Amino acid sequence: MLKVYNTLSKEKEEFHPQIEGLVKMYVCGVTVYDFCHIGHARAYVVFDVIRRYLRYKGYKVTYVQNFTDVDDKIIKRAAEKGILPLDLSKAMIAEYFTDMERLNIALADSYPKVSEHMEQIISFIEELIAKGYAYVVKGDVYFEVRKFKEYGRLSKRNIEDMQAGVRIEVNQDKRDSLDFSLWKSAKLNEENVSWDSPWGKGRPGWHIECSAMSKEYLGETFDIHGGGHDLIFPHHENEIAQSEALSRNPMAKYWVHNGFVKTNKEKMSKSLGNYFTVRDVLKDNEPMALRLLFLMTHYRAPINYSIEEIKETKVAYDKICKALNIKHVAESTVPEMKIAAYRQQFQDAMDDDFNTAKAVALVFNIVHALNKSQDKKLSDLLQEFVAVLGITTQVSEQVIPEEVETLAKERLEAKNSKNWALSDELREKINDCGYQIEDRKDGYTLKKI
RNA sequence: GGAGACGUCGCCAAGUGGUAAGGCCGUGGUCUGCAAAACCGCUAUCGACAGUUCGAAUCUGUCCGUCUCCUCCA
Repeated sequence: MLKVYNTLSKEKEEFHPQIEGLVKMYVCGVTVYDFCHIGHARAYVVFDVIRRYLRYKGYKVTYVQNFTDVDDKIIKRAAEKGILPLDLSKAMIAEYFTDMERLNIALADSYPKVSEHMEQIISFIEELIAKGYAYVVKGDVYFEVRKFKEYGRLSKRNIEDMQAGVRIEVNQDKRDSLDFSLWKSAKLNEENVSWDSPWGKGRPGWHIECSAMSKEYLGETFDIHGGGHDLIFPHHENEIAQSEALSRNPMAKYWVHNGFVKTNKEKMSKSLGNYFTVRDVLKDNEPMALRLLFLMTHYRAPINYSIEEIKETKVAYDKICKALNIKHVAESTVPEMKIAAYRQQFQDAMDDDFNTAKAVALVFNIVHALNKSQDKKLSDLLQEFVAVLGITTQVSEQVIPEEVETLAKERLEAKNSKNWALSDELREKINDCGYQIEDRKDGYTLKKI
């Protein structure tokens, strides 16, 4: 029985999708004004694994992830670069896909963008106004938080507490400082990112896009709504307010939030400037090492990222690959019972709120058993689990430079003629080239250090 | 100030009542011409204190330490 931790109840709940056999999930995507950092990468790896596991369990999964391509920061960054905001976001979306593909994150079923859903967003806002949940002031539209009685249910805070801690500048136009924007009127120099609306030219506030687009693609109620921990408040709280004010139905059954990636024990974020981009990290690290690094920690716990950490994980990753590269000479002797037991353990781990850390531990147990037995069934099983975790094992671009290959061949000759001195000398040279040679019965293997 | 999370081997990290998974590192050995890889071993009583219990890393309380949200943020 799969159990999922629901932020809404703060408990692990048995997972039952609305429609038997079909899981509808919506994951908040990135605001595309810059390259993704590894905090983003973690979020999408997490939800990618959740999706893969649900499929493994036999569910059909509809996965929707948006792109926020209309936003203050995009406008600002584009202005700095002297390009159009939508050109910037378009370029960054392409970069997003480049990064995620390297991490083996499967494509979503759809990637709705704000700029392409103005109609839905505008009519959503109109309905909110009609029902008395929103009001218009000078071309801006605000959601009136106090009208939605359940406000604060997700983030577990009450309106009065929030009032006390308000530090944001008071906006005179709002009826209440907690009210948030549904529609922002166009300011000077924003012609390029403005759309016509009943309230004049402008653009949507941040939260409304997810309410409007999730409804469009998944309906009023869907199963899993995911995102980073930092989205719980205000983003998801506000989404709930908007969506449920209209539909009077739960927006999502399960609210799932992943923990942060930190550096030096601080949250990694664009505003703090303490982040590593996916690109930079993958420049000299194996993508699957990063993926494995994420999966070795439970998705809700924070991860403190460091260079040392990923280097260590690379060693662990290589271990998995090596085990899978074993040539199976022996007949399989592992009983089906044993295989079934492993499979059960794997599912028990994943059923427990997607405990990938536990699942990965099992993977290493199998690696160990496989190294000992060289059993085909174990190899297949390992392959099966690794696929659910989305870890690919064909090592990327293992092109051995010709000179290294030549040195290795010379060394093999020296070795065969028992010229140990020359053999060791050549091994040194190979090391200097950044490769390591491992002897095998039938020759050798070369590995990039 | 309000809300919440965490503190497990040198490092990373599972485990939420029955006696400590896994990875990295280190280390002894087997194998090897020597290495590497692999294999066989070794390495923790769970932040502190008090309590509940036959029994606690796991529950309660206090304290110490770290972090997050309350503002854009995966």
